[in-house]
Amino acid sequence: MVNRGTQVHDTAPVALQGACAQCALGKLCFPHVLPAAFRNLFPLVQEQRVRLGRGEFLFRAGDPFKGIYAVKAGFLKTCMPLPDGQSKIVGFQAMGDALGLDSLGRNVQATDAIALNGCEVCLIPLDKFEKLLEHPTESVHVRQLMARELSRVERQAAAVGTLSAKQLVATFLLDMSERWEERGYSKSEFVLFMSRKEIGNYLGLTFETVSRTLSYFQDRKWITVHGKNMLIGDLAALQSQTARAT
Amino acid sequence: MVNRGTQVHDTAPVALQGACAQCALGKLCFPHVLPAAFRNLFPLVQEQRVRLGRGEFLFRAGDPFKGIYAVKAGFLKTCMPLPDGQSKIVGFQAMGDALGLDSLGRNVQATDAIALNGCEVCLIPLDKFEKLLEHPTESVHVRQLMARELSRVERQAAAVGTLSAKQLVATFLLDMSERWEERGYSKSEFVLFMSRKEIGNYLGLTFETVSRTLSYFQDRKWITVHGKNMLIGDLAALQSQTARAT
DNA sequence: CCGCTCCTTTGATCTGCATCAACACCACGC
DNA sequence: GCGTGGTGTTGATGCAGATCAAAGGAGCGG
Repeated sequence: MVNRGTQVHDTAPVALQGACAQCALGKLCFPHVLPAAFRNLFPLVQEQRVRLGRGEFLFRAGDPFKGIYAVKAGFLKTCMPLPDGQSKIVGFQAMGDALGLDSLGRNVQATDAIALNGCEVCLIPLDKFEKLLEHPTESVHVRQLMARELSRVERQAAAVGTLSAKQLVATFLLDMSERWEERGYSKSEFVLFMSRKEIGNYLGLTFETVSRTLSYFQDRKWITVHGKNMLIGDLAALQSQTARAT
Repeated sequence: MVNRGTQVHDTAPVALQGACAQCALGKLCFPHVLPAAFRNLFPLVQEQRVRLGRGEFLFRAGDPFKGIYAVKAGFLKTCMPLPDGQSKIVGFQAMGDALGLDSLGRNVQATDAIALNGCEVCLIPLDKFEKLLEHPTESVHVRQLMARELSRVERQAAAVGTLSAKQLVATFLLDMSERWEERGYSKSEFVLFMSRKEIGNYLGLTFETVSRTLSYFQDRKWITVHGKNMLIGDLAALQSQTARAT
């Protein structure tokens, strides 16, 4: 939407009141989660702020469902525990993303949510959220949100089951690129906020394969990686890797 | 194979009116989709009935979103088209399941929906569905439904990315078993309403591997398969295959 | 009934990725 | 500074499952 990181620190719109009005995120908060109307109705939700350090749990699968969380700063991952004690990452959340939608209307969390680095999260308690949902517009908005997340996960499931390692990694990079762009940053230069191991877990690959594939892309000058710093040099080439080779 | 097939043909509860009252499914209709209250409010939704033959499309990805569908009889699959023209099955729907939840609030369908055999589906048009959602109870119910579907797909995505062929097929069989049981049929003797190819596509395996794995299970007397007829002889053994071997 | 096509099974071979292994790098505390 | 543990890269090897191949069965239209 915007290519200027500065916008993130613009002052909030006048309509905002209470804690939200002070929030540096301003109207960028919950871009996909809540329309402006919400923040007028419940200006104080952000009083329930949570700070997490790297590796800390926001909640665990099986925990009582307390409400919907909005990521204010930092990054998290949501993990689905598997029968054998392993656990698989089903999504990464960044600023403006919501957590807990998959547990709405149930009383326990379906996944773990773990901070990838220092991060800050706002809780919208269940009772306030439900009040919000009495307003038809907001209710529709939340359903849209869930539907979008549902088809995102469907797409992810489809990809993991069928694509090759190169296709998966290329798709992943393009996805990250898009998400940074949505938040007003460069789509060709950004930091991967997760480790190779986590990327591998998410894509159903080992970290060695992820590393090798990144090297492969780098060898062809399509990207430049230094640790977690990513520079995409040839977006089109990556896109071409997305489709199955003939 | 039918535990209590008769239940399916029980008369509908007195509360039901209109077209729904005549419906053979009775209270089994939409067990997971709509509470009884709904059928009192909109007794006529079933007038929008659709009949499909094997292989026919109920809708296609990109079609305008017309409403939520309920499966009255028969089986369908929902497929996610992939960039390379292939398409991947993301779910199977049987009697009482809903279709279209992943497109709620958006104006186009996210997936294809295709009949696996002759089947009958009821359309709940969008405007009626939205009226329904004005009632808080129903609104909550629909969110629950979406949340459940969301975590089902998350679990599926997690499984496909990590489990071995044996684990995947075992999990799949247990899943089918459970779904038949939910509908009042035997959990140990049922019909696989999809082909090996479709199972493979769903699980991210080739049909040869699916076939081999079924033979493998049959060799150890855990199951007996004749074509699509499935008899589970040792549920516990299958369950043990679900976990990663040590 | 035949002929056709699609589905299924089973065998043989191939290959992409996992696995095992060694080492470099960086960040951390001491 | 030096160790130590987590993280990343790269190489060598092995295996699960894909691919190729062949043949029997089931369903269906004519």
